Amino acid sequence: MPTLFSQPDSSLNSFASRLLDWFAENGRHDLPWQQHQTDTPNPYIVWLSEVMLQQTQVTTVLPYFARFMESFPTVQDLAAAEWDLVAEHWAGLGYYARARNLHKGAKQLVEVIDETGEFPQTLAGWEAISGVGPSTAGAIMAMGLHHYGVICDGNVKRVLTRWAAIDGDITKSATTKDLWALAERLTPTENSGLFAQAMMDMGATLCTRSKPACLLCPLKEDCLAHAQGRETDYPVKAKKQPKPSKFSDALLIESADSEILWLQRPDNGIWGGLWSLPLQFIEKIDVKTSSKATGKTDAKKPASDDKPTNIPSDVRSHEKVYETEFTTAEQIINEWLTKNKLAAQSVSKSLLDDAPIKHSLTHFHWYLTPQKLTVDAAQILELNEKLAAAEIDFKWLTEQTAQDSLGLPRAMEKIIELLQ
DNA sequence: GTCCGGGACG
DNA sequence: CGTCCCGGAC
Repeated sequence: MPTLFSQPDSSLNSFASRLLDWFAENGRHDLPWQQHQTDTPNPYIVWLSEVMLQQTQVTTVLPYFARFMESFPTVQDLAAAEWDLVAEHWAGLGYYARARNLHKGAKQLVEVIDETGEFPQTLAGWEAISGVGPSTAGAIMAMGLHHYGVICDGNVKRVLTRWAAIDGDITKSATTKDLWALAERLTPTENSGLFAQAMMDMGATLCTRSKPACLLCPLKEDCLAHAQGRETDYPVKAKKQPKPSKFSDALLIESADSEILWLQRPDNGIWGGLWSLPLQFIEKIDVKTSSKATGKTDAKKPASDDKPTNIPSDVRSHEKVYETEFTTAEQIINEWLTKNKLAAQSVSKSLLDDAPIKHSLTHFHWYLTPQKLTVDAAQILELNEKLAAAEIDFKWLTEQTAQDSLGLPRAMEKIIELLQ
């Protein structure tokens, strides 16, 4: 029977003990969510930390984790909390769907506990919790319950593609399947939690993306990438598309007593569930068709026609495309501004002409220009009525109060910082 | 400045 | 398979 793996059985069989020996001697054992030194691990701690660590580095997570544990020491506390409080705790960590799923997941977990008296005890039970996928579920099984569990996250994939010289694109499902099979083959039935922690620690501290410390690695003897001096050729990944640029005005609609209008964003889409200034989309420019996609001058130029060609040209109007960039609340505000012939003043123009705030998201760059607009009491009343009628969540708060009490994305923090 | 990594979900 | 965010590496 041919082996599924590029490594011989002897290497596959000794992998775990070499890694565990290294971890015992040189690994990190002082992270606040580590549960391997206790006989009675706390699944809540592991679940919370794993969700936070899903796409964020340890050093970034540390202060957020501490604050969550202080405010929500148990899953019941988290489940009972108001969403806005959870959002405020998560603000700045990014990928806000994680926070919404975490909050939803806490409620689901409390339901399970109320029914069974304990946290889910199976892989399927954990995967049924919002925000918990295969790798997080495996991590919780292994480290949060000390049951058997396998992980195959980014760290593991980097270690394994190097060690076994796996040339497949790791974004493809076939390669993912191979990597999971290899991770399962290597994970020991006893101590799978220690093994999972060791793999993640090794990936994070030794087998790093750019300058792996191969001399210190317990797997260097049979690492196939190391043998060829090709460590940094792995993992193989398809090249990314260049990001298009988008431009928006961020409206500071201000009352006489310096209170500003803030809107809660819809759950789906960018910054879902967090609070933001009203944004007015200006233009978008595809970097592939524009040599310079930076600066205000370019923002005023018409965007290239990158819309699908199967749509009739009369429907492919400029207007149509850019209205889709507004939330409902922003459309209401935009219509109201137009009706009242109110024009915003660029705050940053004199101060910072060609450097409005730049914020990079997953698949586009966003250039934000703060625009100030003062409204009187009657106008505020009218605007409030329109927003309330559409069941929009909004608040009038000073910049300082907003910063202290709302979950704001980093881009909003940048704007406030700029104005101070 | 630009590039890059990263897990889950619809 | 596209969408979601930010910080750290370079």
